[in-house]
Amino acid sequence: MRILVVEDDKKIASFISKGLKEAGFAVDVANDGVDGLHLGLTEPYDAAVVDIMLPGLDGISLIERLRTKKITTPVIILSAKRSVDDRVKGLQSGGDDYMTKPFSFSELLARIHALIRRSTRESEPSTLNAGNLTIDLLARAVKRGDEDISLPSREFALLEYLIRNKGRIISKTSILEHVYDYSFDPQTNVVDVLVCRLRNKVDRDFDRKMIHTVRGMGYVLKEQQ
Amino acid sequence: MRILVVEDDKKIASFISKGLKEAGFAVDVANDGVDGLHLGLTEPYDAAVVDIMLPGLDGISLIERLRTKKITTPVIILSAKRSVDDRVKGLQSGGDDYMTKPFSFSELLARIHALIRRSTRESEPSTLNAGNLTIDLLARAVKRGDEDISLPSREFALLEYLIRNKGRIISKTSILEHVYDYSFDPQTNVVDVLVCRLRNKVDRDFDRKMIHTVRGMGYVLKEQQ
DNA sequence: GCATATCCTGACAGAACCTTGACAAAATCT
DNA sequence: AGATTTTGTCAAGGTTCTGTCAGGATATGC
Repeated sequence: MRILVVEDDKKIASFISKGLKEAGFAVDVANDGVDGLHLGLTEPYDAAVVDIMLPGLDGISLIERLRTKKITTPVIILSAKRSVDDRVKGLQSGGDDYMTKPFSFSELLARIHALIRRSTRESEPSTLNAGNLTIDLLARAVKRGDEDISLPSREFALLEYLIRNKGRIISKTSILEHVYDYSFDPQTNVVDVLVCRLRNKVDRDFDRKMIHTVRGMGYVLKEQQ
Repeated sequence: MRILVVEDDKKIASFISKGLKEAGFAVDVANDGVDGLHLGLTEPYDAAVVDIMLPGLDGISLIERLRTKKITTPVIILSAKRSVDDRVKGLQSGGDDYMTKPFSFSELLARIHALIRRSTRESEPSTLNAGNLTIDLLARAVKRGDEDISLPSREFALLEYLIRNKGRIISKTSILEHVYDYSFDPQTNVVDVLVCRLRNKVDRDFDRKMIHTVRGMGYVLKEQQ
């Protein structure tokens, strides 16, 4: 676990750094904002502790720059100000937690642990994908490339089933079983219509078609081509 | 564990004091602000419960004086006023939590435990955010961008729940459980109405909508877009 | 090339679902 | 205590889903 500490006060910096090392972290210290930004952009950290008041580049700007570069390392902001307004400003710039000086080291440690726990838990998203198609089971969101696709629940269920079985041919009967919970033939062409509707949203506007029909057998979702 | 109680109403003071003693704390009671300050400055407490309306020295000033003397003992503020303004004032003066009278003793006890736990080890952040939305759990304040948003408690509770579960779909049933403490179906559309009201305040005046409905499933709060 | 089975797709209507304004009771503030 | 805000209920109205059907398109076997 690597942690970046950006703090210009040498005493505080070494106090934090020592404590974190004792707790088993690998710690890098930057004494001003510019160094901090450079390290943050080039090295992979699990968390960062950033003072607001810094020479060169202040903490808020530092975090904003990291975020615009898509670096989502959780950041704890250190500040002498404890007003609600400052807290809000810090968090809106992309900070994940806010601590006011003076602080107890044990609290800092607890918060770092909490943040790391949270960010690792959140970064195991329950998503499935096939080719450039991604579906997020939790948010029920579908993406193809950069396009957001919104699907009604039946169509989503079908797509999920197809992706889970990508490359395999799926018969209409098993679609009825898994997507409709039917164990009998509804005597209508529900499934055909459903597939058609899903295609309109997932395949129509793209050159590479993913849903293929296998005459007499069913349907396949193919990853390539 | 030693706790300081500063409260001029003798009945309330002894009510709190007895309860805390039964819960295993060592309790000192001060009946006015000056006594309270003196005790707070000279004895080491693990937490303090301070009434706002006090003869001599009011609660806010008391806390401020403690803080300027670098005494960081967590303080719970007792007050008759439940407005957001008063909360914020109390918390900005250095209070750690805020309770309005009348209160249940069990709640006070729970909060004291939480505070002590927070100040010693594990800590929950007092602010949450998603996108440009920030909520301060203690001050009960909400901001979107630069806009201050004031929310009634039900709506605040819903927003908090949504933010804690951002990106995840929340069913109406779980909203009922977590925001209403209902474990049954109220047979009405309370939740729908609540969501509608929250949207009017959080999403209406903004282009980027954050609260999305997932037909047949529930609602999601999305950070981007 | 033709007949046939299979599949696609647009239209429609009922159902399910969601939104929102109004109202009254309850809670809260002054 | 009186004014204001919050909250639950209800009903009307709108939107979105989804199953059904029917005509057209496409593949397959002969």
